[in-house]
Amino acid sequence: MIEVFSQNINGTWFAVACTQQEIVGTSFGETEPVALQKLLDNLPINAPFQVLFTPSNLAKTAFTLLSDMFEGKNVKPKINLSFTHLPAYTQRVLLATMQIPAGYVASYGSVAKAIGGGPRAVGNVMANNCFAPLVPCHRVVKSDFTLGGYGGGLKVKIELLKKESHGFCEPKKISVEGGVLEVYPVEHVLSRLPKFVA
DNA sequence: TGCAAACCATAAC
DNA sequence: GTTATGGTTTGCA
Repeated sequence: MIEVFSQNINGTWFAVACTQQEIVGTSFGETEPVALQKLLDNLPINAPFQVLFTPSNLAKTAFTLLSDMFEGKNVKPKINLSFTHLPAYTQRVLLATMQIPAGYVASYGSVAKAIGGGPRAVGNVMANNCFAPLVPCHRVVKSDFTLGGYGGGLKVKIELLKKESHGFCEPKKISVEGGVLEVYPVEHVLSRLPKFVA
């Protein structure tokens, strides 16, 4: 049985779905219904679940991680995420994306080159990311350093990237399963933002 | 710049 | 099986 929890942290609603051992999905949104809806949409079909009000220990851990991520802290999620019900390629994309450090971004194309497949396939995985923002899909942008899209809204993507800015200058190569992932300082993206400032 | 075509894994039929 | 769908990329006018 999958247990579902929701919680408001500093004005943002987060939702977590988990079993006793592992996280099955996470999401966030401006309102509780939005966060829950996005979470449930990505749950395995026909999976039985129940909505509970008192977070389990695992859920508490997840909420802490989620809010830390959301504040731009460089946390490496040491937590059991359940990928096994996902297609193999999807798992590879998610794993590679988790290797992108805070303060850096990678392009859809560079992720694709590192693990195989094509840029659009990577975009597809991002669009259906069931672990936002634990899997930092906001750190994946277009090859020209413009934003691309974001499930949680572009405004949020910008905010997250700004919070993660650490003033790095040099690109970096990160070895991931099957290849090398090139990442770039998030500044490259932020410097092209003026047209988006609200 | 802007547009069209190629790209690639999934999900939906 | 087949088709439709993207959070893309690249080439070319």
